[in-house]
Amino acid sequence: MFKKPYELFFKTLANEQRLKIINLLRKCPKNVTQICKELNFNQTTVSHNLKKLKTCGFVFNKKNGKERIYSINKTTIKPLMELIDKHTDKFCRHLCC
Amino acid sequence: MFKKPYELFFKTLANEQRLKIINLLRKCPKNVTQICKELNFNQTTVSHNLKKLKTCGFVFNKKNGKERIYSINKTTIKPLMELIDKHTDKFCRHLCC
DNA sequence: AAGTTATATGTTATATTCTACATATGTTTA
DNA sequence: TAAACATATGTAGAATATAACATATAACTT
Repeated sequence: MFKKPYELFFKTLANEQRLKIINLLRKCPKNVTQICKELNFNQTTVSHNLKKLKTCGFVFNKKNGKERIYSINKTTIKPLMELIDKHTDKFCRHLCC
Repeated sequence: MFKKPYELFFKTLANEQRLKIINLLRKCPKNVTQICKELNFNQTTVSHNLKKLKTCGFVFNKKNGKERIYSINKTTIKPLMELIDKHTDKFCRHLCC
């Protein structure tokens, strides 16, 4: 009935900058400017990437005056990353550098 | 110490043809020719894609005479897909078509 | 209201990935 | 050993994604 958008999800996760944003937000919520500064990324790229992450439900945001606070969707991201970590340990030691 | 290859994993999963191969192999192991025929893909593309999936440990293969039987890594793929399904249901109804 | 700060969006050159062609390698069969 | 079959690999044009520039929008400050 419903086609599941696996490809969109994985494409969205398959980007170094977005992965770094995800990793940063796992610690605590931050606004766009903070994300830019801490990762040394430019603002337009970060906004574009946050939009993609939001479309996929990997991050949420809320308004606070003129700033937007972005937070991670822990329900999905935590077990997802743990699963990948377990997979790497068990099947992909050869890929570690 | 070890950098985890998240980006490589997600890039490898972020491809329609590879997702279809994964989906096919979830049912049962198959050789390259069977995969090509059932999905109507050309052989060189399938071999290239199987190689990428194998590098990431998402599929395994074994020799049987001149053919190679590919099978899915259920340990990772099953919970991964279930996680994505749960995520879609809960956070991404809007993405369903 | 004008200026400033914070974030979002449209667009495009560049970089990356995909797909298929050509061909190589390996295995079985006649 | 030659032919046939099964799969893998090198490569390049086509397709797609990325990142940054220019600019728009929105909210706060004076």
